[in-house]
Amino acid sequence: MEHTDAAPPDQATERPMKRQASHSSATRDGVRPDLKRAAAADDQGYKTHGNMYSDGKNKKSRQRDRRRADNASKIRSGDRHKAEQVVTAADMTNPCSTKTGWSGMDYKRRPEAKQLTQDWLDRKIYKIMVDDYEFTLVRYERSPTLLLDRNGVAFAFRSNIPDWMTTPDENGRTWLDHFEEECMWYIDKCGPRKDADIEANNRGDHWYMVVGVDRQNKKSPDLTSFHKAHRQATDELLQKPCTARLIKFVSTTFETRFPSLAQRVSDCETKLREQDRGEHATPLFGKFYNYCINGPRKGVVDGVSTGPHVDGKNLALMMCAVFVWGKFDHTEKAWLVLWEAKLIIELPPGVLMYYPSSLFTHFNVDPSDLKIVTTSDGSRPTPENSSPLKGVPGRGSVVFFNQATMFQLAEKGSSVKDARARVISPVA
DNA sequence: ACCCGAATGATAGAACGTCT
DNA sequence: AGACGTTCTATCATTCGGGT
Repeated sequence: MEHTDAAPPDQATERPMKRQASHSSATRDGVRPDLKRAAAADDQGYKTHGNMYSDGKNKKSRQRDRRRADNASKIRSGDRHKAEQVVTAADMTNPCSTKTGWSGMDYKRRPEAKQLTQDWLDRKIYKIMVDDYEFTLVRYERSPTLLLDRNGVAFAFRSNIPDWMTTPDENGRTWLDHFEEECMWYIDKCGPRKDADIEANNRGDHWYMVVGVDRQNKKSPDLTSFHKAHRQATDELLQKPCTARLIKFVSTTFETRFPSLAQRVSDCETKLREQDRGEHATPLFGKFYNYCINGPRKGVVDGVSTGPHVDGKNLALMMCAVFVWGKFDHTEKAWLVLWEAKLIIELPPGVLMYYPSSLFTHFNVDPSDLKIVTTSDGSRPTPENSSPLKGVPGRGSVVFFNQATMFQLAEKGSSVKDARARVISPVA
């Protein structure tokens, strides 16, 4: 219930810090919240970027921490990386969540689902959105973008592309090139997915996987079966420099832009530890429990382009983060639609997009479809010239997300089922 | 002809959300 | 509170493809 509050995501989850700063040094007034958070994170044993270096406690590491904190506060105040703000049709006071508020409303229950999927398959949807529904196009203009709902509530964020991703090294190759290689290495190492697994993915027919911890229909959190089946490859992937750097970047950006949502993840870990569930309490991907690579399938799907869907199992008032990699014409291909917000968002490789994926029907769409559909000779899109099954060649993505069941367990202390049983039978 | 492991298929079960 | 549908996991039997 408490999560269905008609409040901005950043406030809806705001709750008193469980742990009062117990050390006298931390009780001073005027301590920046970000520093307090860092201290709390340290107390909880997180492997934050900060304490990796501050273990040594030398002067340099302190300077590094301070610079990082200064940078974060400047970003927050708008002195650096100021975000352009876009007001949209979204309404966060009335989000498409389930009644309990934990997760998102299933795609199949959404009124337009059937027609939408059909129009997407027919490649008519772009024209419909632009011409009939007056969707807003959000082009990439090299600055960060903050998306506000109709009430001014921030509900999504698109980063700019940081220089370190695109600066060529001595061989003329960039971080983005190397990251792509790491993803392709992993896809190759794990091998092709079974047809049944591809079939089961309602997002598209590209290669995908989910690693990390979940509790879907399990009593206790555990690694996903894919993670267990490809443990070594996954361990190796997480050691790779570009993947490791992205995980840090995604998490620190999340903490900077959505501090109280990041805090809710930290609280989740703390509570799971208090419940003696320490084994899988720590998110393996910074502030995210799950990580997913979407990529091509050799000879079958050339690149990733997802059809209309909702990630309903994810925590409703939480962000998932999509990172786009690969090489394709991002001005014409694979823009991201947030249906209920009436947005079509350009996502070049290197940007990071945060949004609540359980609340918004989302999918990729090609602005170039406009040309196909409006050809004067009356030619129709055909499977030959426009099969969505082939996807967008050269495009891949990586998704960070948090599933509702982990937070149910942490915040209620048990599964929803057990919690109900306890409330209803106080007699015994 | 025989054996073994991998892939595939069938079935049961758990958890959650929804409806009555 | 109970029935039902959906989604995902676990388990076991069967089939398939090599290899000896």
